[in-house]
Amino acid sequence: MTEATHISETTKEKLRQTIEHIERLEADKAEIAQDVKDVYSEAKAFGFDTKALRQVIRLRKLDRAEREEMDMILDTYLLALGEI
Amino acid sequence: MTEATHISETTKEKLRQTIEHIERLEADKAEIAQDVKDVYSEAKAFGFDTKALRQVIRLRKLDRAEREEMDMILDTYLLALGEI
Amino acid sequence: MTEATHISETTKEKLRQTIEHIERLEADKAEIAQDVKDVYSEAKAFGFDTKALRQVIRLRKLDRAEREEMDMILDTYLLALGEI
Amino acid sequence: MTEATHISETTKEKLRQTIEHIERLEADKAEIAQDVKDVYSEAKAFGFDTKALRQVIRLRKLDRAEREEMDMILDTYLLALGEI
DNA sequence: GTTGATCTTATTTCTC
DNA sequence: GAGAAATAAGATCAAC
Repeated sequence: MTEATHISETTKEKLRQTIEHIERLEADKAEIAQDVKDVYSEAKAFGFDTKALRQVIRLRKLDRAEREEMDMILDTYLLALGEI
Repeated sequence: MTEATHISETTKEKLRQTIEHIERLEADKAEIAQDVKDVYSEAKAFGFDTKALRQVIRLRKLDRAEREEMDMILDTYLLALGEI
Repeated sequence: MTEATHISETTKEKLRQTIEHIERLEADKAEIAQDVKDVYSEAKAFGFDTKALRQVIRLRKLDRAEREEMDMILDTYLLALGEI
Repeated sequence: MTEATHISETTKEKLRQTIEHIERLEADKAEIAQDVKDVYSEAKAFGFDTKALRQVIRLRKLDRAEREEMDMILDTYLLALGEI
């Protein structure tokens, strides 16, 4: 424990900044998560079926992931061809 | 399902906008999540113990939650006193 | 799916026992959950504000979590000192 | 706040007991939840597909709920017949 | 009867 | 990769 006190002021300051940076980012993330909830609430109030809405968004996300995966595979092939 | 084709253009547009709004928010959130990862990576590269770092941040989060919870209890009590 | 029919009697029996074991545990859990509800109901009938009660219990839980988290951090630091 | 101190010793004791009772029940519940996790872990170690296992258990639970629902409906009919 | 709160489950992420 | 932790999702229940 006595050893622990021997970190320099600079390091302490760096540590403090790192912690605060992460906490700020986490706060921003939480805020956006709240925004998402709000949008779903509005959609529900408008008459949309939020469960279906969530499914649509999940599907579109899978689609994007799939397309990116295919792009990666294509890149790999193209790279392989270039290397032949 | 046949009814589903009878939604107005306005509603369709509203739906499309809602979906895109949520997807944009989710993308922002994912970006921040990536930023958090990056900060941890930098911290690790600098020599910080990320496990301890995460623990400290978790503890500080618990602290905040506890303070907020206490405030909520206080509010409940004050409200109760006003109602007595 | 054709393979699924090839599981041995022993394995089937083991599966059956596992399922029943979990279901028994879940039933016990549900029973206790009902007990908790009952205690809250009695408390309400007695005149306690269940909202405040829940808040107090949540706060005490946070307290416990925070103490445990601190112990974990201490362990991490002590371990780190031992490794220096 | 001064009013808050005017609750009788008996009430305070009752409150204390209620809180401890709930906390004990919650602790029991958490213990059983841990047992459930352990059983799933063992099942996984044994080679069972825990995701499928969970589905089976969910299905059986739905079945039970359905059967109970049918029993209730039957009771309602029988009661109605008796009342005719 | 519908929102809001709470609890639980499921998926994803992180650490070792 | 296995086990633990965080996040998201869904279900449930109470209160207005």
